Amino acid sequence: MGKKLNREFYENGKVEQVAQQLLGKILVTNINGELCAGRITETEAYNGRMDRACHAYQKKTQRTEIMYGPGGFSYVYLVYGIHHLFNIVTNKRDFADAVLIRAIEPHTGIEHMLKRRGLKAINPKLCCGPGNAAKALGLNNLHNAVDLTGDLIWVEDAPILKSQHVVETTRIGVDYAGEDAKLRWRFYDSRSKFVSKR
DNA sequence: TAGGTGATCTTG
DNA sequence: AAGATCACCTAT
Repeated sequence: MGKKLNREFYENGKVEQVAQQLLGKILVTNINGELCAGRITETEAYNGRMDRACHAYQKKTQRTEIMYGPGGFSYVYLVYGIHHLFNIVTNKRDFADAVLIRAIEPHTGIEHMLKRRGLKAINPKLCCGPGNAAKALGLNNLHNAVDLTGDLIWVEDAPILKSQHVVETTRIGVDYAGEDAKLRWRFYDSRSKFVSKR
């Protein structure tokens, strides 16, 4: 079992660097005693100060307030009335950045993930795509603003992914952000089958 | 490629 | 108070 990432990990470095460093790390949830874990294979970075695609872009609201707090907290919200998306707040207080977890490679507690997703057998879609990943891990709006240095949701350290295996490309579903949609702030492990879109 | 679904934010 | 919008997914 790897060491739990501490606040320092989340608060230091640019959000696009932290998003990249999170690849290969192990995301763990322990919801209602159901322990689940998987290796992070795909992330996206969002920056509240200069990125129009970020919900917190130049505005603090009730929803985005958590991103203005310290790093290492969860930001979970509902999109399209259906899907909960799990993000990790990064950077220090007043710097509203976050990393969206878009896919994981299931690893522990697969039976719980299958049940939550209504699937019989493991397949690459089990936790690919941010909506599917959050659902498989049992995350919903109850898990917003959770401290990731606690024992409900956390990330365990693992060796950093070699840069030759990291693909950097544009983010999904942010066309409305104009020029910022061109930022290559989506990162994934080129070797993994568990990635939402190539 | 369309449609489901509801919280959030903006406008009036 | 109402309307538009939305960091998605599944099935036709």
